[in-house]
Amino acid sequence: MASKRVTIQVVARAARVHASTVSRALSPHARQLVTPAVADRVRAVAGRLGYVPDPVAAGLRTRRTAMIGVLIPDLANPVFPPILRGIESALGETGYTAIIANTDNDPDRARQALERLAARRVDGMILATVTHGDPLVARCRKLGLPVVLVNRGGDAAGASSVTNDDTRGIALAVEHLVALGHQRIGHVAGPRGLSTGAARRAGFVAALRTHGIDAGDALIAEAAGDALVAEAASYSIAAGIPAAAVLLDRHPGLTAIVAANDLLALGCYDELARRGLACPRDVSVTGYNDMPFADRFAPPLTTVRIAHRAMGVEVARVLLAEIASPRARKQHLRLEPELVVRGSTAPPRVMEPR
Amino acid sequence: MASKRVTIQVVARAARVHASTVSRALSPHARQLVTPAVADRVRAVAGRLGYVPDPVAAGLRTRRTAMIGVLIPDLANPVFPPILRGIESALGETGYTAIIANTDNDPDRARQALERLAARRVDGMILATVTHGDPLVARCRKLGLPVVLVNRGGDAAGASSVTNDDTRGIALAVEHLVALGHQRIGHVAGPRGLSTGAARRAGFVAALRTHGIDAGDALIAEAAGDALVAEAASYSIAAGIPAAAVLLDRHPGLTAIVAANDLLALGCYDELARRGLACPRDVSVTGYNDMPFADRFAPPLTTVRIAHRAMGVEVARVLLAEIASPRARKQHLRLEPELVVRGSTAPPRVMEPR
DNA sequence: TTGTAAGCGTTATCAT
DNA sequence: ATGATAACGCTTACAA
Repeated sequence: MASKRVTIQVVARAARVHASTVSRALSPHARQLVTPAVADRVRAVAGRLGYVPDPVAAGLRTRRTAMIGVLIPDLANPVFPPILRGIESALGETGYTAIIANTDNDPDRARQALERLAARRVDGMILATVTHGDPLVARCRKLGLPVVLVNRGGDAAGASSVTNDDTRGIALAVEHLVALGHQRIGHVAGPRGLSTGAARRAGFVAALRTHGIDAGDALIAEAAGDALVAEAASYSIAAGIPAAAVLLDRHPGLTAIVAANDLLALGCYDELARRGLACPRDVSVTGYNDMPFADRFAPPLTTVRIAHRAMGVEVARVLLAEIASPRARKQHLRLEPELVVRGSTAPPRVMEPR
Repeated sequence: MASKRVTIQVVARAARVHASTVSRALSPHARQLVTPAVADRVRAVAGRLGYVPDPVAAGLRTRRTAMIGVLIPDLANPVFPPILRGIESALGETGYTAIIANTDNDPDRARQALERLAARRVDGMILATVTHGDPLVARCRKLGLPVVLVNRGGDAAGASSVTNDDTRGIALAVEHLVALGHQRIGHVAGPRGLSTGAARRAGFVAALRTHGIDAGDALIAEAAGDALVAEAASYSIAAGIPAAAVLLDRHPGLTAIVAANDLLALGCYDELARRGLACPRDVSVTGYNDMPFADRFAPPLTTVRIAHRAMGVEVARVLLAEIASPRARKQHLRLEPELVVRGSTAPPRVMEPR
């Protein structure tokens, strides 16, 4: 009862042509090589029989699988799902399928995942995990695997990338705070090893300078680095807490903190609460990403919104373009971020005489 | 310079054996068919040459791809990432790879994704999307594709499932509220078409009865159904708002709402706020899922925690078992939920004389 | 225990 | 324009 599998051979027999003709008739690429009448007949027969092309067999022959590997550092970080949806949506239209792998921020797992995906012959890779000097990009190149970076830019070397304009985004946050009247502003930076961490940090310093505030390094606390954090160096709430603590210890007069991402901002919330400080009354806090539910936090988080979905769409497009013409010049798309003002920022408290 | 691809043939020549021997030596399954000495030699050579098996070729031959398809209704719902991580973690150990597809709660997209994955010859499917009477399960069976349901149980027909004990979970929430002194408790139910919606609704009624409270249907408002909601029937904040509104309109004396999931609870928050009612002072609210960041909401959400990651691990195990022995009896794992008390529940406000 | 050979379903190259 | 044929890399009866 289990009906025989409908292969190209079966269709060929039913349509009274040779298998190769069926292949041609069904391939958008080679359809022009076949008489329209025959092509139509074949396609009709294929449809009637319910023929479904076998990507595995085709892949073996062509070395192309129509699969794209996607490396995500942490699926639980709400930033990534929208990116993935963008990717899927852009890929879906073209018949490509995304294979998503979580790396849990672990370079070994990332490496391993990459090898697995490469073994499965993905046609290209999208990396959302890249750290500074990451070997993954080099590995992809060595494997001859087209690769595009998203969200984090890496060293911009060798691979195209789709990111947001971190400098601009941080500038938006700083401008907002300055406009509110803040002068003593600190920064909880992301890991130096991540392009976003480095870029936002630099953007922060530059923005302060623009406004005539010279922070020096003193007003920056890293969320990573042995000196400050026992946790793994990462964009996480846990890493944000001690960083905020350092900042507040060093600078009791601080009235605002620009966090390098939303999770770090939540860490700031926690540390402020621990010290009995109210946000935004005592200290304003800004985040970065505008992750889902950021508007639900207490207080709702003022943050910099990234067009996550658009980033996903673009990265997929760039990758597909690169697969189509591997020799093309590398592109570096940079999307404009946008400030979203909510409840975590307010004018600084009037300075009390001590 | 591009080094020749290392195939099984290359290894065979280098090891001075036949390709089939290499295949056997490298296959954990058939290694015993080959002399240990030869096996070791082959493995050594393979390692030295950097041989990487080609799953595409193997898949063509064996009709197994070591890939598992996973259908997720909405990746942006924070409930699913932990499930996925559980799945990946359990699969990873066994060499299987998960292919995740988002369906955006769209049956057509789900159907389409399933066909695509089936065409790619996945060895099995995990469905987190199943609705009541869903054709997907039947389709899998017809395709001869092992399938296991997770999170939502479907009709329990035909497919194994890994879910949480909805009845118990809702009972926990109700018990908690009753213990606080609540008597007039409403329920914002999930879509009837989803097993969780139906089960939690039934659980709610049963729990009330246990405590001697007879709700009748009157105290239940659905988050779906034409009568109440203009939005798509779904577990979403938007769907929760009008449902809460109905409940509050009908029963001004209500002191607590049990929402069928956390997003619906957020919808309740919104509607309460709109009416100038404070949570939990005026109305207590409970959620379901304990999604990430539920502790960050204002107020922090009292909810029923599901072991999401464990569900992922289990569903993967069950599926692998089913792939190994397709004739085995269907299993229905039900994990114990746990109540997490936070700030959205409190004793009911003392009744004011009117 | 190992070698032989066929075949998984497709596509690319060649010949007609 | 279509047909024949080989090959992609691997596994598995079957033979030796």
